[in-house]
Amino acid sequence: MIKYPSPSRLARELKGRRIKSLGRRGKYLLFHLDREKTLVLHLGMSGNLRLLSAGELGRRLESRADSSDLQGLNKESRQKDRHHERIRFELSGGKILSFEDTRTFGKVFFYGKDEKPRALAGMAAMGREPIERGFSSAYLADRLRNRKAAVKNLLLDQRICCGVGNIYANEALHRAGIRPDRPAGELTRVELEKLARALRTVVRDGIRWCGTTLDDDGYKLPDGKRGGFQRYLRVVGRAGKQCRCGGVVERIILGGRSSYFCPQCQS
DNA sequence: CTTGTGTCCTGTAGGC
DNA sequence: TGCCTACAGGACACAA
Repeated sequence: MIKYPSPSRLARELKGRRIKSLGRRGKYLLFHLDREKTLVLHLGMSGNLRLLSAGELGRRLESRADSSDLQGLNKESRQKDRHHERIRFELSGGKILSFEDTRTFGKVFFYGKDEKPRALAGMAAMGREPIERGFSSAYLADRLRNRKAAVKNLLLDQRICCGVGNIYANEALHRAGIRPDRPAGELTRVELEKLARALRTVVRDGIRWCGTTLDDDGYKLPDGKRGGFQRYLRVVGRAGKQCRCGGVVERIILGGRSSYFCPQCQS
């Protein structure tokens, strides 16, 4: 998961450094350190950050020992409480910042002021944030003009609008009343206006409610609490159920990803 | 340049 | 019980 530099050099570089501030760019988490260095984490599909006290870490080790006593008896319950810790950052005051990630699609980078690792080309090429000023229907129109791909696939392209993933793309399209499979270049000015507004709303609310926790082993806050945006999902994970308009939510595959929409209120 | 597909990796759920 | 397939919060490389 450590893309740059090598794990041993990263460990050496981080030792004794101070975290001065935190930031975010799209789905990349930025730890601004002293001496103009930056640590970048990307959680991928299944990544989680946990902030643990030394005591919590100890208790966690005990429960791990307990579960391994089960040996072959109950494979399921042994796997359920695996933490999949991949990287452990030891902070001052005995706190632990643990990077857990079952599927290991998460990524870590570290670089200095005038350094631009190749591995971070993806971050450098990112488009605008839906919640930054300058993200408008005109911007979207410019990026989607003449594109024939399904609009939802282009919303997932971080070069066009960053920080939006499968959940928020589906939800924004529903709020905008646009089918996910519409060719992006065909959207009218009015639809682009609705879409820009819906993206802003969904990203803002997603942040306000601290993210989306779909199930127990999904995304969690660093203290282990669940996010809150799942309460406001209107189509994601609701195939076959009623839309608020009375229609029935459908699920289709676009670009290999599940896409949810209501054929009655999205066109 | 654009578009669609396969891939990385681990785990769960459901059908037979 | 095992074995199979499909699917899961992302983002690349690659071929056409």
